[in-house]
Amino acid sequence: MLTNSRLVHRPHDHGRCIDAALNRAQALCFERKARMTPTRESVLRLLWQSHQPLGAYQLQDQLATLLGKSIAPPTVYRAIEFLMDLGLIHRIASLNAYLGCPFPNSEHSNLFMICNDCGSAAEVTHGPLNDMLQKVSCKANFTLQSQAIELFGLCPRCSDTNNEAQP
Amino acid sequence: MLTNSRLVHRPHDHGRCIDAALNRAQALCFERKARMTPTRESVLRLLWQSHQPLGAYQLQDQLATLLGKSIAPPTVYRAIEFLMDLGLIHRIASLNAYLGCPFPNSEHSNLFMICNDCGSAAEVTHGPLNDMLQKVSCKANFTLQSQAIELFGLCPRCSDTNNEAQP
DNA sequence: AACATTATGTTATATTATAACGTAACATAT
DNA sequence: ATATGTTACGTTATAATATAACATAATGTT
Repeated sequence: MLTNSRLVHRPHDHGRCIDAALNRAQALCFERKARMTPTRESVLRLLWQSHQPLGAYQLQDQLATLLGKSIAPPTVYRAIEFLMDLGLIHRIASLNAYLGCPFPNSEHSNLFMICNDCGSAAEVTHGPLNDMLQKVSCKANFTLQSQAIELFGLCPRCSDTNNEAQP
Repeated sequence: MLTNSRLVHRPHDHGRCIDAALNRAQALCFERKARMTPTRESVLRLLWQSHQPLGAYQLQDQLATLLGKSIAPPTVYRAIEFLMDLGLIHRIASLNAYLGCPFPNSEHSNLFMICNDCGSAAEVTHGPLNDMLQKVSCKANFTLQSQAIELFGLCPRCSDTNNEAQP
């Protein structure tokens, strides 16, 4: 099971998270002959500042602050589109929000575990689960092309807190 | 595996689909002491007219036509909320669209198979899949509370068509 | 340098969803 | 049957999310 769950839910050197993500992005851009412009890099960086998904207009605000000038929605959405096309970020449909992808090189199951309490989101790739989805699809004569799997609940940290709060 | 996939993707007496859904809804309302008003019934009926999810503003148009008067968004969204609370319809987040639920009494896995070609959506409940999601969650120390699983691809009908089109 | 391509700026607007407040319908108890 | 509380609906305005269309600027290539 490939997941960034531990990193998401435990204290860690998050600067390295971000750096690693930016390095992966640079490499991918080089490979694909795509340009990692300042705007795009800023958006990616912002989406990696925390492990919580950000909405487009939150991004707009933060980007405006970061770049010290006003930014219009299309600028944000263009950067989002670019990063999504490269698989560097994902959209979480139930939240209308976007999130840095921790393993842009792997095949994605696009499964997210989203905490109802703290809002953090971890991504998981799980072979057997994908196999089962494929099997269920086959059984229904459905040709599976892509998937969005969003699980809601309590992350490890918030689960603990809530249990401790019990009598 | 509990699914309405066959009904969705094959010709059938759809009038009976709708009637059955409305009857289930009536029964559920009686049980819950909730009121199935004309507006709510109309919205439910519209969502059952086809097996394709409808957006709120498509619903608004059709509802206005059906009732012969203009309808404001809040009216539509209120009906949607009511029907969702009873589990009679579901929201498909990736589409911002709503769909009648074929088995409102069962526990939901909320798994949808959505056709990229014709737009139809079938709902599936699959025990083993739910078990696996639960297991994966446990493994990650995640307390699963709800889920949205949306599969995109080609429905049986459109799969066939596309295959026949091959050389 | 000229040209083509790609990225960004700018304005306007489409689409989806909700807040806030007033009125009408219904349910129940007296 | 009427008063009262509750639930549903009407209405207006606006918030939140996303894109279209066209102009300008930066970059890459020859």
